[in-house]
Formats: sequence, structure tokens, C-alpha cells
Amino acid sequence: METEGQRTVSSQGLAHASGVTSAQVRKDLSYFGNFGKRGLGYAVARLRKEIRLILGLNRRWRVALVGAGNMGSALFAYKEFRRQGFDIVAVFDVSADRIGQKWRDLTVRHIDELRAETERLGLDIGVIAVPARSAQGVADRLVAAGMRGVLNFAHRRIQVPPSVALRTVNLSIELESLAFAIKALGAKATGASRRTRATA
Amino acid sequence: METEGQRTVSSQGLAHASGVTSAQVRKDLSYFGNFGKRGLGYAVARLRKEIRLILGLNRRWRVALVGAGNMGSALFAYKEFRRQGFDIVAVFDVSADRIGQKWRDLTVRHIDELRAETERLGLDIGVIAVPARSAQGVADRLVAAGMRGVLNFAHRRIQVPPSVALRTVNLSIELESLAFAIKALGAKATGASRRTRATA
DNA sequence: TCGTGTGAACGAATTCACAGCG
DNA sequence: CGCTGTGAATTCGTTCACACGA
Repeated sequence: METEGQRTVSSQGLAHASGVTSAQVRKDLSYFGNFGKRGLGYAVARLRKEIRLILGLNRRWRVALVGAGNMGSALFAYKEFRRQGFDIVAVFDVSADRIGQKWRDLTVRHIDELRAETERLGLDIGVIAVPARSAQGVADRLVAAGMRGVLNFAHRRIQVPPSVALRTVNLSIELESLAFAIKALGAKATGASRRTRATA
Repeated sequence: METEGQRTVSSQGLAHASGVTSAQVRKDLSYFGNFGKRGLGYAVARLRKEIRLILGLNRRWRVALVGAGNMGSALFAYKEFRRQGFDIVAVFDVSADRIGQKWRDLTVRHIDELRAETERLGLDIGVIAVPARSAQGVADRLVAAGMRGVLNFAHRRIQVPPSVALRTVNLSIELESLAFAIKALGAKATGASRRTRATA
């Protein structure tokens, strides 16, 4: 909306754009502050700034990528991360034929260097892109190195202490959930069942 | 548990393994049927079978991948998909230097062939791994080709008719949400704020 | 005795609806 | 007027607690 030169937006406009109700938008925003003007709506630029502040996007984050395989290289190439304020400034692996590879302006390092590099570079977040069996070990090393957040792409639930933020993205589950939704849609079409639910 | 030879499991055991309460486990499972035996718990093999049936994993799904770039090739290489019953049996792109590439036992095709291939191969699900600006166009073609589900990895919200299941995976949002959680943890540590919430 | 399945109680989240401000 | 911000009403989801079957 800001790019398109729109100055203000109502809770209803935001609701329409994001697929929730206008009351929801107002309640949620008012939880963080009084950003709107009665009779007018929300100033787009101001609101965007406030939300970025709330989310912690008013700074750049330094990200370490662990795992230089297929998933790792795809994540490294994903331009949106940088655009949203997340810079991948270190890549680690254990495989001898990957260590030493030049990835753009940085070199793939052995994971033994994780701790030293974390301090040297001031890394904040570690991204796990290794096989499932190695995931917990990598998580432990990320925590020991002092990371404050971990994003796990391995197909395994991992544990970190409560002082570290954790998110796991399980790609298989995304497809499984699609399969379930397709089943539900089919059942709805034939009228064979209730308990269908919108997905998004 | 099945692999480890465990025969039965209580709702409490499942709760512990999955990070919810035992009452939640019982309520949720009982919604789909009476799978447990009082005094014993749930038979692991039976329960696993029932859940796979509920999720629609009692068959194989035929998946088309659109976008043969970094993300596409990472998804193509991701072995868990096949293991969970999702076979990527076609890959499409528009770029001349990608079309014709051999990816394992299949050939990258021009997206114009999507419709014909969907019918020929009986494709169920389309995965979008293209730049944000092309995402809606690809989605429209997937729908027109007759896909029943769409998994979108592009950094954009897309629309499909209600007869088609849709899921969007926004990788940036995963990192943004980590940033927010890290902020919340920091605030908690300094006692500067309430409203922290567990992540997982 | 153990542990499910499930009403009833509770708590959380959403929606309603409107006072009040620009 | 138009539209926010917010208590009150309502709906939804979770937890409690226990009858009952294995």
C-alpha cells in the first residue's frame, strides 16, 4: 500500500487484505498502541513503521547457516531474507568437500569454528539445514555458541533451553496438511461430512 | 515408537512426546474415533494407521513442481516428501536454459505443457517455487490445469477458488517471528514486560 | 487398577456494538 | 459523518474430573 502511494487504510481495508475481520484488526493493533485516527483509519507509513518496530525489524539480524547442502544453498540464495533485514553472514558444514567452498563473498567453514565465528561476527540466529539425525547436535552447538534464536528446517523436533527462541519448519507437514485439506474439500463437495475448515 | 517396538502408548505418553496436555490428546483423537483401550492406552501401530488415514496419507500423491531455480531444486532433492507419500513427477519452468534439463529421471518442461501433463500424469498438487511476481499467474494455471491443492513458497499471498486447497509457506515470516520471539525473551529476562509467550 | 472418553466448568479469543473523537 | 478503541456479549477451545470398560 505504501508503494502504491496509499496514505491511509481502515481496519476494514486491512481486514480485506489479510483475510481476518475488521474488529480483529482493531483489537490486535490496539493491543500495541493507538495507531489509528477516528474517522480516518491508520496512516499507512506510520503503521508499517510501528509494526516493524513491534516485530523487531528495526535493525539487521546476523544469521548463521548450518548445512551447505541443497536446502542450505536454496536458503542462502533466497533474496527476501536480506530484504527483510536478515543477513546470512556465515555458513558451516562438516563435509570436507563443502568446507572451503566460496559462496558469494564468504567461505563455508567447519562447524568447529561456529563458536569463534559467532563471537567474532556477533551472530544472532542459527538456521539448521542438515539431515534430521544431526539436527539436535547442531542445535546444541548453536546454543552453546550463544545464538539467541534457532530456525530448524530439519525433519525432526528439537529441544533448546527456554532462553533461546525456536521455530521449526517442517516441509512434509505442509504437504500433509494440504492432503488433509483436499480430502476435506472432497468430502464437502459430496456433502458426505461436516467439519471442514478453511485453510490459507 | 513403532520402530522402537513400543506396542501401546497412553495419552500422557503422546502428550509428553508432542508438547501438549494429555486431555488435549484424548479430546482430539476421540473427535475422529475411539482408538484407545481403557486401562491400556492406544495401540501404536493401529493409531499410526488411523492417523495416516485421517490425514489422507493412505495413498501416494502426485506433485508438480513449478520453478526450477534454487528453491525448486532444493525441494526436488528433499527426500522426506517421497517418504511421506508425495512424489514429484513433473517439473516446469519458463526459462529456456532450464527447460530440457534432466533432473534425475525426468525432464524440466515449459509451463505451457502443464495442462497436458496434468491430465497425462494425473497430478494432484502443484508446488509454486517461482519469484513473487509470477506466483499468482502460476497459481491460476495450476488451477486451470485441474490441480486440487497448491503449496506456495513464493513471498506473496495468492488467491485460488475455494474448491482448491491452498497453503503458503513464507520463509521470511519464520525469521520475523523468531526476531519477535527473541525480543520477547529479552524483555522477559530484564523483567521489562509481560506478554511473552512460548514458541515452538 | 489404569487410562480412555466425555460432559461440565472454565478460560481464552473473537465478535458485537457503540461512545467518542477527528 | 466515518472509523477507531474498547467494554460487554458471545463463541470457541482447553482443562477438569470422573464414570466406566478393559
